[in-house]
Amino acid sequence: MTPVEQVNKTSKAQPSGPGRAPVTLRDIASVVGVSPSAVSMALADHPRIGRATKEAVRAAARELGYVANSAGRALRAGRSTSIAVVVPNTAQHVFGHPYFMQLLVGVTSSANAHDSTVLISTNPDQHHEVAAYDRILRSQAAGGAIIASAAINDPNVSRMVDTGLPVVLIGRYPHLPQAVSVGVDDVAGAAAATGHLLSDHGLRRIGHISGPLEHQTALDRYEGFRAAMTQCPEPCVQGLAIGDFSEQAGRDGAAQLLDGMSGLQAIFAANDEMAYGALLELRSRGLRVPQDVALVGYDDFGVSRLTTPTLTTVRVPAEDLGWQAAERLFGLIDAAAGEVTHSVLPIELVPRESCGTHSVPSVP
Amino acid sequence: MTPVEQVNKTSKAQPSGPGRAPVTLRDIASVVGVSPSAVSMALADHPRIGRATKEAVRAAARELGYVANSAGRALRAGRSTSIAVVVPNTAQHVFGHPYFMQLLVGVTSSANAHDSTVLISTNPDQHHEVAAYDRILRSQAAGGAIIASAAINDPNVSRMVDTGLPVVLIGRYPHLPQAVSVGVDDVAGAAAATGHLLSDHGLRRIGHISGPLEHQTALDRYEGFRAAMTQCPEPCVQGLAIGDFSEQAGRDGAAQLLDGMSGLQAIFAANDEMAYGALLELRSRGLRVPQDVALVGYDDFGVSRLTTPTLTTVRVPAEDLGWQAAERLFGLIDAAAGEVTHSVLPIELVPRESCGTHSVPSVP
DNA sequence: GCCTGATGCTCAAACGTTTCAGCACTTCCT
DNA sequence: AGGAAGTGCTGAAACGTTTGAGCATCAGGC
Repeated sequence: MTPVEQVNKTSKAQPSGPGRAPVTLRDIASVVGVSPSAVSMALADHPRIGRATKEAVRAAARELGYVANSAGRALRAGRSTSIAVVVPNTAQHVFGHPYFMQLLVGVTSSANAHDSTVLISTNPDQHHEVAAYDRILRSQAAGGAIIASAAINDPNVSRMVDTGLPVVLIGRYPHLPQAVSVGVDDVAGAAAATGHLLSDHGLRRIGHISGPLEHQTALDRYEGFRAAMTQCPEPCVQGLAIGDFSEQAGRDGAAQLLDGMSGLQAIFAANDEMAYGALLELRSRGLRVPQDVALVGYDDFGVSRLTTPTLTTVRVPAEDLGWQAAERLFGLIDAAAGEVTHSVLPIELVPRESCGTHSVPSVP
Repeated sequence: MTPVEQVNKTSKAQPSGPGRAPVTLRDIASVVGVSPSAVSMALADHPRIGRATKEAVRAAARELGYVANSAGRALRAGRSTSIAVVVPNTAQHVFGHPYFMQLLVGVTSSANAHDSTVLISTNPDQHHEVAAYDRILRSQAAGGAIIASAAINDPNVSRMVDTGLPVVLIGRYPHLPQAVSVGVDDVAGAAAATGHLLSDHGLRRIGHISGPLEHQTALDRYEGFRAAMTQCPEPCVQGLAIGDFSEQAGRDGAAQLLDGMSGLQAIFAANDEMAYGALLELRSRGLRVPQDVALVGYDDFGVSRLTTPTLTTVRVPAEDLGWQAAERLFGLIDAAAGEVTHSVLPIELVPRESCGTHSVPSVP
């Protein structure tokens, strides 16, 4: 029907169709019969613009499908409306987990609610990493950043906090008291998981496979395990194997615990991936889970539901984390100088088959 | 040296530290002693700028840590350097899969290489969906978009293609011949999986649990299955149960096939999630996999590695898909009028335990 | 000596937005 | 009547970038 001239010198009005020029303030202004400034102020609900004009402007804007040009707005404002989500490559073990996706879903819903957009920087390549997120922030493409990293003393993290740009960290960063962070109560989560084995299943000889202790997450989960064990009124025996959150580390850790502790009754792994590794090791030694050795994981990002037996685990509310972090970030951006806070979200124990036979949804 | 008065009134020179003003072309210009235009042209390697000036400018830019303001550049250019990744909520089953993360990794590496950034729009909420990605594109925050959707006739998809904005679709869209797409050869993948059951394991009575047939992906996988079955020289019996890619649909589909086909020897599910559901159903009926019924899934996004037995599946190269789609998109953006092409990436059969005992990496 | 062409830069304008000062007009108060 | 205050808008400027036109300067060819 309508000839498509693309850049179009000939046709005048193009109500719709491919290649039509974007609607600007000027377009609305000429429709309504006021200046672009008035349109801008009307849309911002400025008190000095008359009611009638505001309504006319809003109607025209809706009619024409006006959406403010983000570049123009950002340039004028001196900062972008976008927020960046940075995943430094130190969080490699995060890739392949639904964790990050859940985080993103949370962040994007908050961003949608704030009429903002989400820019992401995942950096699989070590070499380009600094350049990539650095470029995003230095180019002022984002008005703030959410950093999903796990390593303590990651130099990137403190550098970013130091830039003065609004930044929210995901996780606990006790050594960065000046930073705003949103994390989960891993100590309580690990204590709940361990307490479940102790109290509900009456087990007393429990080994823990921890993550790398440069990660606060790994430290906290170990701390929760230790606290629960030492607070048990009856005599307990605890063991520790240090892993790196990988399946292989789970196998190795389980082997180490089995060889080192006589009468091992349960293994609490610091994440589901390692619990799965431990499961494989136990199975290869002919040990049954949970009859011979009970098993508990951590994260509940999808792995734990699929194994046989299904894994008892501790759910980390990733989507909530992302949402909270984004909300916090928008608060920082708006207030320019928000108070420094460290939010800690609660966790939830998810009992499944691998710790014993109670409360297991049975297969029909 | 040069006093930076900008935001703070007290301190004079801040070579570094929080709150320092961003470096602009003007800053470099005043250091080098030329006009901002000359700096811009020098950095763009314009032939009319002298060698000496170029070198001085580049040195100063490096020294000051100059990064072009993205808003300024986008405003001037009339389009952003970012690309958007849109995940319409029709692709719900994608959430929670590492698929999307892998896709993102591929897209971001390409974007890094092109000095671009990635904007993402995941829209868990039906109501805000149109508004969210619409806003991104209408605000010209992105110079192009990659759409990861699955449903045929998703109105969003054709609308986006019609905007005239450079768009690359992920998946096969035979009904949108004017659109650029990057997909996988699902027909060949499904045929390979089915052929594996037929030729390598000698099975002849095979049921397929398909996805919803509004999805091209589901159609293609069914088509591959059918083709392989009918091309088999010996007499075969095929069955079909239509599912929706969910675990429950896998259970239901398996039940339907088991009840409907006597002597069922194998089930080929259109994704791993449904294969897992089928596994649960088989197990609850006391049937062993693979001894009584062989099982094959599709996707290899993580599920298949974890089940017991591990699932034979077909690997979808998600990271590659993302990378290719981004490369294609940058091609479109640069060329302004690239040719319409439909790339199809090859797939790979991943034999594991659930189809039989050959070539299984045994547990040590 | 003058034209031609090349070289190396500057200037101005423009992208779309927001904001601030200011103008014109009305209304109210004394 | 005359000033003050309020109302509703306009015009200009600015954010940082890119680019085409234009202005010098200089080398070489006749």
